[in-house]
Amino acid sequence: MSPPEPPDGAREAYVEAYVEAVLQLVEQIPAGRVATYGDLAEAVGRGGPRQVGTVMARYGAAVSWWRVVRADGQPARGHEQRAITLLRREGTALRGPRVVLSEARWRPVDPPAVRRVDVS
DNA sequence: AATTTGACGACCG
DNA sequence: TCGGTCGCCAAAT
Repeated sequence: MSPPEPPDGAREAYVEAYVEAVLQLVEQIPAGRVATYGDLAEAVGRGGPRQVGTVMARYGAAVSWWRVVRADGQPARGHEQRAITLLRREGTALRGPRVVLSEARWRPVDPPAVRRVDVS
């Protein structure tokens, strides 16, 4: 018989949570600033830059996707023109077709985090 | 179970 | 600075 509804659905929720985490971070990037795929991956703490890229490819349209760029400052592959138009509109520091990360890079705020207090 | 596939990244010549 | 190459990581074939 077909399995009723095993913990399989749990993985779905897991993936969904990941997508949410990524999109939430993107929404926090201020206009005029950007974050790299790698930065976001690190902030989420799970998966890598490519996972973030996959999320953006599928759900990015719902957020300010142009504020997520590659480690070298270039916008998402296949969306260079649109991204650059939007970035310029926001006054993001550009040098040719790429964002000047030294000026525009934005880092997610430190996790509320379990800060290990001094051991005194 | 092996291989391919990405809105990626670090390295090297 | 520009390309090519290899490594990554999870999902889809």
